[in-house]
Parts: sequence; structure tokens; C-alpha cells
Amino acid sequence: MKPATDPQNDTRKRILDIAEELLLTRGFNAFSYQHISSVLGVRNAAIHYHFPKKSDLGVALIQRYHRRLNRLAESCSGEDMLAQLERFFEVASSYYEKDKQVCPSGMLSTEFHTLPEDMQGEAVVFIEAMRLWAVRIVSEGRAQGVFTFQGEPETVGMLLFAALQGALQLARVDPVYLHDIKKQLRATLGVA
Amino acid sequence: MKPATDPQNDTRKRILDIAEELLLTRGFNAFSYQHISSVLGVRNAAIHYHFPKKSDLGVALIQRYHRRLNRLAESCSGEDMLAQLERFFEVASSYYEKDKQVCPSGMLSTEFHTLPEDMQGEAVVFIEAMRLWAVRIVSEGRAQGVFTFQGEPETVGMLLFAALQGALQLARVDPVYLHDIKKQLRATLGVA
DNA sequence: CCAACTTTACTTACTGGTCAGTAAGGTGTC
DNA sequence: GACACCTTACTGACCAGTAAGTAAAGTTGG
Repeated sequence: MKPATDPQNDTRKRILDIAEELLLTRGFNAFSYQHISSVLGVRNAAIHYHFPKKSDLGVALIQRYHRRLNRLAESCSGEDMLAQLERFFEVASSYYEKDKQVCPSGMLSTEFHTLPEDMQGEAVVFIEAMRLWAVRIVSEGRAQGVFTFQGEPETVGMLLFAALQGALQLARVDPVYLHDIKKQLRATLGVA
Repeated sequence: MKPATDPQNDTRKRILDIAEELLLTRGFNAFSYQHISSVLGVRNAAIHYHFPKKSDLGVALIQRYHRRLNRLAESCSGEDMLAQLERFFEVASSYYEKDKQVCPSGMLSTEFHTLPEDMQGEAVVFIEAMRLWAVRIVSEGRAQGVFTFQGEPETVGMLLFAALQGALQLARVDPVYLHDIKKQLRATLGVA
């Protein structure tokens, strides 16, 4: 039985929360420990206590995304495929609605070349998990006769993933992208 | 009549060429005037002579992309729509083949929040021009009966644009994305 | 035609700021 | 008294940007 504000993990969790927001709005190269510590009201070195290197923080962030993804994909695996598709869309929309964030895969793949090696490794497995989720939705959706489309489920899943990633980024420049591309993806999957 | 190596513009052009490579591989926030000057074999301040602020360099880069886009879109406007679609794909592929670059719109929209204001303005009009090119190809292609698809040409054009942007980024993590998404886009447009 | 100037395209040298990361010390809790 | 969780104080690297100087090429007036 732990108290509401667990002293053990509270600061660590708040660091991750602030870092997540900074990662998805500014990018890994464009935020600093100063940004986090000033929001948190602690000193710089306090962040280094919990995450000695910035890449430790980055790896922890990606692993948290990965755990969330697994939990979400599992939790909605019982729903019908149309609902699961909308869940996929909702994930994207929820990022946009929070300060026009992009999705983690969009930021990580774009910044990939400048990421520390340990983060690159985590990013690869996380992004592969994202791809598999998209492919599974499309694949099962067609098997159940809910989706109809040209091409293979594997490539349509990748199209779904890549298009939403691009839409979230382009929505920063023109908000219509997110709505229009979700609408078009429904049409492409034959559910419009 | 000017010599092959125009002393007037040679350095300026070489700065833009090196900066372009750095922008599309590392991102605007992740390259410095030091990177450029060391490659060019000049001192840091020489870059500042040609581009006083880093944002001046950024704006010049985007404007050059925009001019190139206009030239390319115009030069292939006489070809049949299938060829124009392949031109669009070739632009994406050529970025990937050069050190796994992403497309300018992908980098600029992802980094949008951290870009200087003058660059943001240029990025908006450049990205809008990209969108219009994609929409025009899809729109004319369907009008001519070359493409058949579910949904509206406007949203399919945006899907084409966003999906390729995402594919170029994800190709850094797994090279299959670029090929598979091009293939799927052809299928979605009914030309497979 | 040439001397005096102006301009172009740099250089060296520097500033002030930000950055990740470290070392050593303090303080409260089990 | 050991440990968790911070603090202050610091280092060295990198960053964009500036100021002042310089060498060469171009321009102009006599």
C-alpha cells in the first residue's frame, strides 16, 4: 500500500512526464535538463540523479511508450476491428490535441541519425511494435470482412502508420491534415 | 559570360549545398556553422558573412527547395499522370538514397515549433506548394481515368504526401518502408 | 595608364549564453 | 549509520553572433 504521492517514484515519474511533453513538442535535441528542472522546481543535478545521462532518460521514455502501446493494443484486442481502427486514430488525435505534439515514432525516426546509440536500439523495437499493431488491425479487419482495399494487409498497415505519422507532423503547419487523412484512410479501408 | 567557378556565388552555393545535406540528415537544430565551415575549409565567421543569422540560411534553403519544386512540377506537367506520379516517388527515393535523408517538409514540419519565425513562414508556403503538387497529380490522374480510388482527390493527394513523408522517416529505421509504401500507394491509386 | 578609393570576401579574436555531466556536501528517513 | 534524494559549485565543450582587421579585386578620377 503506497501513498498517493509516492516519494520513491514521484519525482522520477514527473521528470518522465515533463520530458515526454518536451520530446514530442520540441524533439530530443531541442530540450535540455534545464527545461525539465525549471518546470519541476528542482536543480539540474537532481535530474542527473535519476537519469545520469540524457540518453538514459531517452531510453526510459521509449520503453514507457512501448509498455503503454502493449497495454493499449492488448486492452482493445477484444473490440471489433472498426473500433480498434478508431483507437489507432484516437492515439494520433490525442497527441495533436496536446500542444500539437507529434507521435513518438515520428520524432524518433526523424531524429534517428542524431540519437545516442542506446536510444536508437530502443526506437527500432518500439517502431517495429507500432508497425505490427497497425498491420494486425488491418489484417484482422480484412479477414473479418470489415475492411476492403487494394493491396496487401502488410503494406496497408504500413501506409496507415506512415500516413498518420506524416499527418500529425503536417498538422502543425495546417490543421486540416489530421482530419482529412483520417477520413481518407477510412475511405481507403472501405469503411466510409 | 562568367567562369565555371563563379567567385561571386561559389562559396554561397557551397554553403547552401552543405547546409542542405546537414538539414536533411541531422535537422536544423542539430547542425552548426562549425559543421559547415569545417567541411568547407573556411572559418566560422565566413558563413556569417554570407548568412548573418542561422535563420537567414534556413530561409534561403527553403526558398531554394520551393524554386526547385516549381521547376520540377512545371517541367513534368506535360507528361502523362502515371509518369508524374513516378516523378513524385523519385523525389522521395532520391532523398533516401543520399544518406537516408528525409524530405524537407518532413524535417521542417517535425521541427516546426523550434524553428525561427521567418523560417516558419517560408516552411508554411513551401509545404502548401508540396500539397498542391500532390493533389494536382491525383486530381488530374483521376480526371483522365488513370487513377481509380475511394475518396476525394484532395484527401488522396494529402495521403500521398503524408505517407511518403512518413515512409522516408521510417525508412531510417527499416528500409522496407519506402518500397512497400510506394507499392501500396500505387495499389491504392488503382495502378498496380 | 596609374594612383587613390571602395567593395568583396574573408580572417582572427572575442563575447555571452547554453549544454551535459561531475564531485562533494547536506539533510531527512528507515 | 546507511541510504535515498537532493543541493551547490564547477568543468569543458559547443553554440550563435559580433567587431575589427586584412588582402585582393574592382572602380573611378586625373
